[in-house]
Amino acid sequence: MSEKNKEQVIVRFPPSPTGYLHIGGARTAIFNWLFARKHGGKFILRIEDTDVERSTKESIEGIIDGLTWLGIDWDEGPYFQSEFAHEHKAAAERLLKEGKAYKCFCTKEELEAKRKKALSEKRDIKYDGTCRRLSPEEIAEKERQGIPYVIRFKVPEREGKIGYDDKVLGRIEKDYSEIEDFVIVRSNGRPLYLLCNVVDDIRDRITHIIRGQDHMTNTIKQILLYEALGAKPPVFAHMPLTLDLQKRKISKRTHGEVVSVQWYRKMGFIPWALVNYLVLLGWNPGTDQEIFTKEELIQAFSLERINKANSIFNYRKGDPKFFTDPKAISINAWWLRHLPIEEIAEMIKEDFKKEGIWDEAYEGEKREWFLSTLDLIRSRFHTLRDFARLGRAYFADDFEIEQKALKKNMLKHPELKELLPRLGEALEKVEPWNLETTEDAVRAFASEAGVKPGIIINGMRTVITGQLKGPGIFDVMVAIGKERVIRRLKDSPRLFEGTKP
RNA sequence: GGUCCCAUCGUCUAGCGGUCUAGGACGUCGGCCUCUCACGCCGAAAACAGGGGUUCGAGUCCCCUUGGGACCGCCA
Repeated sequence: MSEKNKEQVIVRFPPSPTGYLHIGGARTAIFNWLFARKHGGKFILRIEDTDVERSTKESIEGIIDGLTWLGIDWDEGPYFQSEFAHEHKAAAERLLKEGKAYKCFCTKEELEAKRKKALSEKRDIKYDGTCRRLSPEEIAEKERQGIPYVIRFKVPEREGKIGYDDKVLGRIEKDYSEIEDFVIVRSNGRPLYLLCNVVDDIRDRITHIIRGQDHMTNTIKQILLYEALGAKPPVFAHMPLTLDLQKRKISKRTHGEVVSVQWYRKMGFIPWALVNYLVLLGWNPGTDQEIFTKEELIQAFSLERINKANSIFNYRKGDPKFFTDPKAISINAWWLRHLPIEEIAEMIKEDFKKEGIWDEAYEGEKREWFLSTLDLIRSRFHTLRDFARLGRAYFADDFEIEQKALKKNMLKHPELKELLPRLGEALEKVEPWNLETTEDAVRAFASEAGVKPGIIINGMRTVITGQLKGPGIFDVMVAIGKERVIRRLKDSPRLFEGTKP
């Protein structure tokens, strides 16, 4: 910030721990985090666990784990809203004492009936203020009878409108007369989100609230609370929502794992690639740049460039080719082939162990070979998982032979049953084993045998890697090594077994 | 139903009155490269929701219609 005495930026991410971190929540966290980093401010993680019935420990761990994986770091917290219950209660008491709130003895049943009636009469479903007009005597009487009550905020009786300037949406205003006296404390004495949230934000000195547009209608009420509690409201920025192709809010319940951050980890996403994709949903830098390093993104970010319109998470359930939004995959694939190969190696280590193909030597004497092999095969992969699956033949001998490859490159050319083992023998003489010598040997063999090199090469690829596609065959031969190549070639006739010659 | 928000290619978006015969990206299709596939490169199809204004001039400003979304809980 340019001015010295400008207040420090403090933002927060306040998830309620009732499920796993989903990509919409992660996106909110990312925007807040970027804003804090951009302005040298603070990013606070605050777990809003006041809904005791639905909050779980696993969820809290999942959220923390997800953010950590994404590389979203916070400067304070995690704080737990439940630990500040006394402050929330004190605030409610204070409002009550100052006449800015009142006890409401209406029962849930009465209110429900009124709501239904209002709906059928096509009127606004607003609290009618019955208890606001209670006399002190009536209140005392009801209290004496022990009738349970909630505490409602008393919306000031003022003419005109109250409003605020939303950093994304612009000026938002609402008529005082249209705001209902909302509940701030339950009949069991526990304060509600609207109040807790404001009390916490005041205590944490939050300067900017960046959240989803689904909170927009709460904002006016919260500003009223700030005013009643004698605090200056923060700056608000309401980000567009992320919807599915049917324009419904994305949720784990209807969309499954594809909306959970953890799942992307499981599917082999590079954490930063997911951040990169998510930030582009509803924001752009005003230039054509779409791929950002962390530093570039922090530099480029601004609230002003957040979009007003909701964006769609382009995911088709059951699409065989795209297991999530194609753009997310393409960004992941981009990072997969541009990140330093050492970083990729680090990221796939666990998966290699899980797949039983990890070798400690990959961090020792085979490191150079390991890195160059990863580098060789990365360009056609989309996720980190692909290395241990599609790339298995480079690291182990027990790899699958793709049926398609077998049919197209082997069975169609029965002569390969005899040629490939012979080629294997011929290759034994090749020394040294490099790009030139292997190519010379293979081409010479093909021309001697009177077969097009392509047929030999594609057959080799099938036998050596099990796949239809892959890097140039001579690169493959060098990467896999003389001994293994020859063994696989000699062993190839078995692939013809059970088929007609 | 009420209140509020929103509206450019299939999707993410650029566009802040003339430079828009509307640009980029993903995806799709075609081509080059080539031992295959990918990468890379080249190219194509693909959008201003509709109608009124304002203006010399509107994707850009205003209004209406339509469409979509959010909220309307003693959930957060």
